[in-house]
Amino acid sequence: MKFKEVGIHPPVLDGVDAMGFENTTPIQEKAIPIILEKKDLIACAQTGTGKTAAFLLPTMQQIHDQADHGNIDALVVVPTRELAIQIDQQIQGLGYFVDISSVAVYGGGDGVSWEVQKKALLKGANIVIATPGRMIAHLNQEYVDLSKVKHFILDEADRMLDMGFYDDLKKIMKFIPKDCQRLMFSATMPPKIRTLAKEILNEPEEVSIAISKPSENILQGAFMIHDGQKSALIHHIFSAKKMDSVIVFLSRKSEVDKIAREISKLGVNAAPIHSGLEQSKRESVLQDFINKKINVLVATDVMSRGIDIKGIDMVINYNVPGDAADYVHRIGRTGRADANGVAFTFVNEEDMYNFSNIETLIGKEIQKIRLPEHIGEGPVYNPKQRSFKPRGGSSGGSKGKRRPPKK
DNA sequence: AAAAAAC
Repeated sequence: MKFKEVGIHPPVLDGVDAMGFENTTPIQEKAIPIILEKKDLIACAQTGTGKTAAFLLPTMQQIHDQADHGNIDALVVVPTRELAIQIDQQIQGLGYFVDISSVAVYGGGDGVSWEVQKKALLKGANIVIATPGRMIAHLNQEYVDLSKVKHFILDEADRMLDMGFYDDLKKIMKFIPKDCQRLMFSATMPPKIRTLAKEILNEPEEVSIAISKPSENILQGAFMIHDGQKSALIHHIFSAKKMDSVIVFLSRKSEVDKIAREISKLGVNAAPIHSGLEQSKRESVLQDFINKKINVLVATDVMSRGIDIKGIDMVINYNVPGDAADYVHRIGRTGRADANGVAFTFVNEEDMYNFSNIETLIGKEIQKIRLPEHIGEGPVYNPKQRSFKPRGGSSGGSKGKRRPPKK
């Protein structure tokens, strides 16, 4: 469908044209008319499906049509700082022909960034995109007026709950007027999310787009491999072919640093990114990766959700994410829009159980690839292998050993 | 099981 047909008109439509979007994605086709009707909405969709534009376009259009400036009209809450920045940038692009201001409100910056945010909040930026902690910090200073907010959007709702943002979320929502339109986006729809939706939404419409299915454009493969063989395989992969843009995911920050150094030693332009770095470093690394000045981004799951970068050739899971849904998010960084992508996953003995859960979630077997001969034999795939090693002794284990607390 | 997020 065309954006015109779902109710988007100039000047918002001009921004859509300028960005080169021609047809709506399924989530946009379903969600935009509902949002324009000012209804509450719960939508099940991953990023890469055009989700952000699905809520930004109708929200910007409503703000423009009410022509009521000088207030904070919309509040978008997201789980990570980089996502806040990215959505802010998308507003700059999509809203180029609309007189709408926006500000990304997130922590980690210097005193200047606090002041910039404070100023924009005081002035009443039309759309505020915030991470929870920093939003609350500003609200505590009592100069932010959210009483005119007409659109509240909760993005990556499942991740927000995973990260323990429930209380923060409720705190923020206390400042939002009752009659405000509320939209909730989530990649998955577990009972916890349903409960939250019941709690914060008012007779919501529901839209669901084929979930937890990675794009067909992504060629997925897995290597059964011992930890000691992983370096050799990384070496093999990066020497086989020159790649412009690769993300290597690991679960631990310390491992991310280590592997980034290791890959750099191969003569590849690699850099780590995780929450342990200074925010300015995070932003410059990400920018360099977007500009292809850095070719390999070694990352924790801070990068696994929402981040939309064009032209990523390959995703490597150096380990298997513990949560199967995270696998779908990680590999979803490649194969975006109509591009093709490759996703390799390294599976060691302890990862096998989690890996089989991933295959169950996505409903298909991921092709097992033989290790190159010079690396040797990896472990044999055993889907029942649990992700923890049974510790010596009986199954009841440590409980019996625990001493009663003194006092 | 770790990660993320406020000074």
